[in-house]
Amino acid sequence: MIEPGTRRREIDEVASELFHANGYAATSVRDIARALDIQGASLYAHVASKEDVLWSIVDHAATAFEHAADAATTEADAADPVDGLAALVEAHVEVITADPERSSVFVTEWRHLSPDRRAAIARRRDAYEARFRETIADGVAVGAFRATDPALAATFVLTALNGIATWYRPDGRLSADRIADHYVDLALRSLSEDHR
Amino acid sequence: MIEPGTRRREIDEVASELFHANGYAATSVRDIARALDIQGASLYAHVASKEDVLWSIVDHAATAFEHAADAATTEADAADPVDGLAALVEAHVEVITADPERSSVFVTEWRHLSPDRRAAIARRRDAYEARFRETIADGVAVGAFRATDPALAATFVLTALNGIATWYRPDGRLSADRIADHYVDLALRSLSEDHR
DNA sequence: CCTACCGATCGGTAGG
DNA sequence: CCTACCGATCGGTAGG
Repeated sequence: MIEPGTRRREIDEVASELFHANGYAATSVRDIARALDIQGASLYAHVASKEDVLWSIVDHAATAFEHAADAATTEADAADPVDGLAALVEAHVEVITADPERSSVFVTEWRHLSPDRRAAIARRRDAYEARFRETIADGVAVGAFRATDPALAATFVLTALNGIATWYRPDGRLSADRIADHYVDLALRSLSEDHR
Repeated sequence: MIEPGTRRREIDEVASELFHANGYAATSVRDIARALDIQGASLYAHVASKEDVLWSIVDHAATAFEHAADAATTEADAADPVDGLAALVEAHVEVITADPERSSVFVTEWRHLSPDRRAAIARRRDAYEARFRETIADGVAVGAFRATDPALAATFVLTALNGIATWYRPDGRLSADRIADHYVDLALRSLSEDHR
């Protein structure tokens, strides 16, 4: 972090849009600068490297998901895995729809980070996914969810949720709230005991 | 198509792996050539442009999905939307696990195609997604699926399926068949009428 | 399929 | 935040 001011946040915002639309590798430093009406080289008065911009976006997105899951877990009934999973799904959808560009960069572009940073994000993603996996396993254990593979089910649900980041439009047919409601329902039903 | 021989297929195969691992924009023509033990410029004896390689991969993947869905629909009970959706899901998973690299390039890299080709793929994707959407709508109409938004449910299921391309490993914990079975089950349950 | 080469663009630095 | 500039690499061509 070279400069914590408004300009630095504008860089992340503009870069999120460009990385989301065209991908990190296909976005040049000059593309970002042009969107801010400054010269390409001037961007380096604010950031040390192009990868630092990606890191800032990915790190903040990861933190947003983590904090939302913390809050969801705190508010949910700790004794009810169904309520717990519903809260995690709802929180995840809300983070995505609140900032789909940043979220989609987090989901799709983290492979372009340096090995160290990529490994750090991989660990945080694993820990985050474990919350879903363990909540599902708890639900299976108490008979609230049918017997299934918790890891695979967690992956099924999380990839469906992350897909929202690629297609969501704030002015689309469905509001963020309605998407969240539908996705909570689809996710819970996919794990429900009685099938047809 | 400049040359339809074995070398041309090797290029697609090697390029699929590289585009899958690093993305289209971050893969250079010389990266592809190096993997084939030839000079960068020599690649142009086989292809007219880097984008033509991407197009070949994406076009073949789209065709594979379309043909698999055709066969699935032919084999399924036309009067039973549940059987129809199960067949579509199973076929989709099988195409992905048969060639995860090509499938993931199809799912994630098509935005790097020229506007004309991108539009053509968008149309084919829409038509493909419509099969899922209409099968779900049929199931809702006959009471086999609960009343839901067919378009959103189709997106939920398809994004979960496409996620397989990003994490599947042939030597992983679960075989392709078991993944297909589980995903058919998860997808059907997500649309089931009776919830808990 | 090779060597030799092209103009354009890349991320980034120096010095103000 | 600017001008001027750097070496490296990009996709692609010419001519064999």
